Amino acid sequence: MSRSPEVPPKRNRGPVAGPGNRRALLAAAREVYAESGPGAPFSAVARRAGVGQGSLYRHFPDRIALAAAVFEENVAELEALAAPEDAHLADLFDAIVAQALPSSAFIELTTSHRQDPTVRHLGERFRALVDRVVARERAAGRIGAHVDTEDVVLVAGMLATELARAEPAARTEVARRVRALVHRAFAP
Amino acid sequence: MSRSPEVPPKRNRGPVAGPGNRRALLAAAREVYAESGPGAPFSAVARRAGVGQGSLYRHFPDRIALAAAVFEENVAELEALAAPEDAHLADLFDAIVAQALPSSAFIELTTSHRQDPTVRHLGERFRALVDRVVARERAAGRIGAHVDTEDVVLVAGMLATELARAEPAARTEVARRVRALVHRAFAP
Amino acid sequence: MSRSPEVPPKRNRGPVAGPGNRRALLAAAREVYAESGPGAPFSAVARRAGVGQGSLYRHFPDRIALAAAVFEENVAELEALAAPEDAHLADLFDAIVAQALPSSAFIELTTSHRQDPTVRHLGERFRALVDRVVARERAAGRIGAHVDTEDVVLVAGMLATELARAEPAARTEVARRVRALVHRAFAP
Amino acid sequence: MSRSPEVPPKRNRGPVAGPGNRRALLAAAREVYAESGPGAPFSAVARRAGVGQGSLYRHFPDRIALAAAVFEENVAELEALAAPEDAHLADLFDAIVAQALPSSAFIELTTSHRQDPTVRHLGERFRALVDRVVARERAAGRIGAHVDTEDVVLVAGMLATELARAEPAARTEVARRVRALVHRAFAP
DNA sequence: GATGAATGAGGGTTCATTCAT
DNA sequence: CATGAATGAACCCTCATTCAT
Repeated sequence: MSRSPEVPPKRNRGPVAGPGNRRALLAAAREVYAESGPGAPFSAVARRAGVGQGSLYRHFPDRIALAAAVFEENVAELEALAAPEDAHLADLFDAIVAQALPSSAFIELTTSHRQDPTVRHLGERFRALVDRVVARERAAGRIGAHVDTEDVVLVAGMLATELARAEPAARTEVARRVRALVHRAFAP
Repeated sequence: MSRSPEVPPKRNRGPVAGPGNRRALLAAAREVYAESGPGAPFSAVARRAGVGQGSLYRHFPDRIALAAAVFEENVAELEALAAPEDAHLADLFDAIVAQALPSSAFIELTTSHRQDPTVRHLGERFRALVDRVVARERAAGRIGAHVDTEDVVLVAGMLATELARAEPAARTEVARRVRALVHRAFAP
Repeated sequence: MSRSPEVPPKRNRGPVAGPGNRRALLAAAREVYAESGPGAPFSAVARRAGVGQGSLYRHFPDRIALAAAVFEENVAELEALAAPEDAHLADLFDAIVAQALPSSAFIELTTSHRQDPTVRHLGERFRALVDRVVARERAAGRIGAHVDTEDVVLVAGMLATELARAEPAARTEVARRVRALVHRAFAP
Repeated sequence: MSRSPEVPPKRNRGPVAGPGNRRALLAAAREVYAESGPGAPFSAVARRAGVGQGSLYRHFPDRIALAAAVFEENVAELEALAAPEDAHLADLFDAIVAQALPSSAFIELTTSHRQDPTVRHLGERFRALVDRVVARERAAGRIGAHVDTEDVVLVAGMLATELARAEPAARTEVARRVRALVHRAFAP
């Protein structure tokens, strides 16, 4: 069965393809894991990205490396969001809600590899940014003195997981309920 | 593959082995999934239970059937606990904390098969028992009127998952924090 | 999950069940193999017959024994049919056509165990009855002198197999064509 | 089959091994199915070909794909044979006799998947080539007007199956008998 | 470097067979 | 002697990973 001539077997585009491939792999990973959950074949990511298996392994030697890279993008986004002086805790939660779905499989992977240095480092970055927001919120009197960073980290994790778990149609409602609960629990 | 001489090739103990096998399988399932998560080989359950693969499949035709059976035991325990007139919401949460660890993988499995009739039925039994407790708590003025059954079910799920996710050493602390948050959030 | 009381787990009816079971097994075997082909699980026969696995093995220690028993019934039927002085070859073919479908899986099994004494014996009985019919047909001048028993046995086997292979809707047509061919080939 | 000691645990020979593997698999399939019939383990083909399981599945996603590929080779051979202006029906039968043995299991597989597009297509190619031969034979007056393509296709199938079924020692005799019968049946 | 085929270990499932009751 | 659960070997198939080009 010879290939039809107009579908060349994907030329080797050489080293220049590197950065583009990396980006394509990250995007593909989000899609694949969002669709098929944490059990998705690793090779499906390469396929979806339109990239050879070998290249996937070159960029990300294993699942954790890939998950960490995805997670890194999320944390960077949250950091940017938490930077402005007037960023509220509610904004942070909004961003987490938005990220939750495509990232849930990576939450699984990273929490099951807490000892991995990269993962640990990302956790610290996340904690640090939450810390800043909490300090500001507390100073502004928008949350009670009983609320500490750990509480917010905990709630953020539970929220993300629960959203990922919920049926698509129920997600808005879940987010609403959690926010309402948190609002009361964190009130001064 | 030489067997150790004192382990004969496992005699067929006949049908009387049935109920014992079933119990052994449920116990083994809790252990195996608690240790290895929801991706654990199904066959590991049979191995751990000291039971043939075929018997595992006879008792539980698939993963969901097994997960549902484990879950059923949990729900039955919670029902017994919620029955007395003076059962408090706090007791329920205590029981959930106690169950969380060995059951978390089953929460994964069951939430990913919500359409399964048995799973659906168990969910309804759980909701019903929560409903009774919530009604009593509200009548007793121990929780606010803004709290409904759905809130409690949601929090219970998040709590169980978070506990399962946490490192063993951190679990007590996680439980403490969640209880504190819930206490404030649910207060009248 | 306790059984509903009106479906007792099939009482042991004792030795009297023996002959009935044997008959039920033969009937079930025809059905099962006709539906599912030669790859059908042996246990399906017991299930279909409403009989325990053990009883199946008691009556028929293996697949061949079962196939031979089915085949025996077929041969006996053909013998009865070939006995009358005025039995024609065409009648024999009609009977084979009628038997072909439910028996085809057994033809597979028996031809793959020609060395089995029972199978061999049945083959000889079949050959013998064909021999008698051929002798009469030849004496009556209805078939040519060039036709011998072996030819008829060969054609009978091919016909049965081909019928079993054909799609249900095409069987009548296949039978018609083969009969027409044979008629010409065997004509004096 | 003891390996010569210098055969290391099978190196990955890279993509160049592809076409060779495919050919080895087809050859192995003929051998394995000829020896063990249509119930032969699919994996035995890979083993016999000295090829990994995965490669077998890459080349032929399932049994039918493999059977169709084998069958394709047969049909191509028959087409080549039927092409010359002076090709006789007898030549076709000779070729079928020669192919019958290694192909019979594939006849089983393909006839049990008539709806498969590839299989259907091969059937049509076979019918087409028979059609051409029949037309020529009829024009030359070598077969009667009562013989149509369908008759020949039918006989070819029966012949191949019967040959595969026969004991090796009896095959020549079976072929001789069938040819004699067909000769009479098809004569003008 | 990128590519994608090759490899084979392992997990899922079925079923033939045994045997306690 | 019937029953049907228990057993485990064997097959199916899917990936994770390697590596020649």
